[in-house]
Amino acid sequence: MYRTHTCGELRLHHNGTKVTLAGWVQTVRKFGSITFVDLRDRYGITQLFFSEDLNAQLDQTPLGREFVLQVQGTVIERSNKNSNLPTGDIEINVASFTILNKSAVPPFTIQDDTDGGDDLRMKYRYLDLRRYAVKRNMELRYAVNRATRDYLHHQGFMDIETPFLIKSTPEGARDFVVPSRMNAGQFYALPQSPQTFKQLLMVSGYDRYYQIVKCFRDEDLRADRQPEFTQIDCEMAFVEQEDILNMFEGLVKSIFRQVKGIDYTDAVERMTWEDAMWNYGNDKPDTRFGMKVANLKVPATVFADKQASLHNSPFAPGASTGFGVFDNAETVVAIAVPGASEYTRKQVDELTDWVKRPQIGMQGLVNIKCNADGTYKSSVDKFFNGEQLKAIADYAGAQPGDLVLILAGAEERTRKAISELRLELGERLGFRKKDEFRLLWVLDFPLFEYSEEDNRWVARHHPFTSPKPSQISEMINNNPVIENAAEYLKHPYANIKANAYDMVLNGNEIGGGSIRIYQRELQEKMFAALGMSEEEALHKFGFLLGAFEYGAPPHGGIAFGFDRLCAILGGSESIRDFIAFPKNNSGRDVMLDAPATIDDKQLEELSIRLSLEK
RNA sequence: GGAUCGGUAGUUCAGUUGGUUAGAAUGCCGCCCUGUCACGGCGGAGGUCGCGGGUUCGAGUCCCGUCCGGUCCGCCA
Repeated sequence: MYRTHTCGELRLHHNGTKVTLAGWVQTVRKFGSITFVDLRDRYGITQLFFSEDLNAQLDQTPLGREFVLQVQGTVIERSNKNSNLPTGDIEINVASFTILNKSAVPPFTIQDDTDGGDDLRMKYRYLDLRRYAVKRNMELRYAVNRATRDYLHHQGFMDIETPFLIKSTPEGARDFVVPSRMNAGQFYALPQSPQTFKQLLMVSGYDRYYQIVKCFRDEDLRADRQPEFTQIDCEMAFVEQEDILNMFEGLVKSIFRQVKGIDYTDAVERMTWEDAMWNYGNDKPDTRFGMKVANLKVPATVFADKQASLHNSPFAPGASTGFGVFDNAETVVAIAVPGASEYTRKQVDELTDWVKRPQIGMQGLVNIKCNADGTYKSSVDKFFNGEQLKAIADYAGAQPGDLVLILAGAEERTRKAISELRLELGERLGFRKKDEFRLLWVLDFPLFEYSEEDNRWVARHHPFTSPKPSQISEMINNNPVIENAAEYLKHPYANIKANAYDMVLNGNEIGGGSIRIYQRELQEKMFAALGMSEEEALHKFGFLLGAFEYGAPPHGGIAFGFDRLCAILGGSESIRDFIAFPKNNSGRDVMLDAPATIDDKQLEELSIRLSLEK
């Protein structure tokens, strides 16, 4: 027997017990003829005491960091206890020991505050995973997995595996493809999600399906995006949007309770997409803090339902302010930063530079300082008197002591910029607390977006999403073809809202789904709107259209980004910390050094000739 | 496809205006140490300054290119 106990479980009440432990040498502390060793395994650290008697043997077979060591000995009470360790009241008085395996000197220290950089840790990920800091993340991931399965199982969901080797469809992200040896010149694609399979399962009558499943997208990466990632993929039949929202806020609340011990009793806030964009400039707003966007000026072509509210703006639509930057801009938006009126020139200049960075792309930043004494000081004093500044500040909801920041420019870019600025200041002011969790449903997304690049409609969510029931006839009765880009905002399709919903947690999209189309006629209309000919639609999705002929039930579902959810619950920005063997920014596995070339024989078997120059 | 930051000892980093033999901490090796737990003390080894080219009397430092890594924009139905 290699061990009788783990390195995490022995306590004072084991005093006197003869034990055998096995683990890795964390540190060796030698004091002349006695030696202390911290022995580590997955469960904890136990101190070993090597008395004078073992001195000669230790000199002959010295212990190094990360040696795999087995010891026999007796649990004894420590004379100097260590309150930092759960096992700190005891130590093992070692009687004999065996080195099960030696170790090279590790390239970085196996400690929570390791000295190793990211790159090195990824190269030696098997060592990095020994660190408790990483192990805790793996444990959290497993806890989320278990909580998910518990909840869905109790709700009658069935885990059904779907294939990984499927067919490429150009709609959506780029596919990873796999050549077929037996079918020369043909390729499988790896699924971007099991979308069509779960819909077919609904047709088959498995009315509550789920899967915690790998998905693959061949797109550029980010700290929160990996080429292979895991989704909690769910689908239900005989449901409306309301049923889905209730079922899956239940899931997330259940995960909160089971994993974090948080009772999220509040109703999950719901917000339309239009409200989210109007008030936060963002379709996944962080609702942990306010600083809502004030819309001073907005073009007449967008936010149809909001235009009336612009009459309250100090900038009446069409009127001139005398300040060219505002008059010439499509959109002028502002936020009031609480307590920031004391910002120095340097701090304001720094914020100006921040919005001028290419990633934000603004020309400048206008500010109004709302002094505590009720006066106003602005970077555009030349163009506005005190009364006008007060009107703007009031419209932005500013209090004395606040700083109003104003951006002006093209609608889309400016709205995105004010959103980024809001998040950045929220971060700097400490409003985005890692241990505070705010859930939000964003509803009523547009069904279509116009793609100038392809001069056609594209599905904002995916082509299986149904429109709001009241708008189905509007969709079926209109010709989707658009002649030129300028017309698209006026086309009836621009106003069709999807029966779709995103779940947002602290400003991160953690899940998204929709009620699906289940009638063939509507699905065909959707494909046509996306520029697919009938033949093309049949070739790509004939199996789905066929299935809809045989009694497809009304259905809908949702998919959660499992890695991202774990990262947020773990208080991290990066999902890599929550994946055992992640890929780097370039999609490489630096440990395996993958991807890699394959040899000519393999290429020949696959009937593939490379066009690369060597 | 683009922006930006970084690459110097095993590791994490410093290195001023271009100027003597490129430093610190930690790790590693050796000696000492009977209660440490970030043990301590003394000593030692350890460098193609990512790579290539250029400017210069002289380059870790300046310029050009390139490779690698981080973050972001585009992209991600």
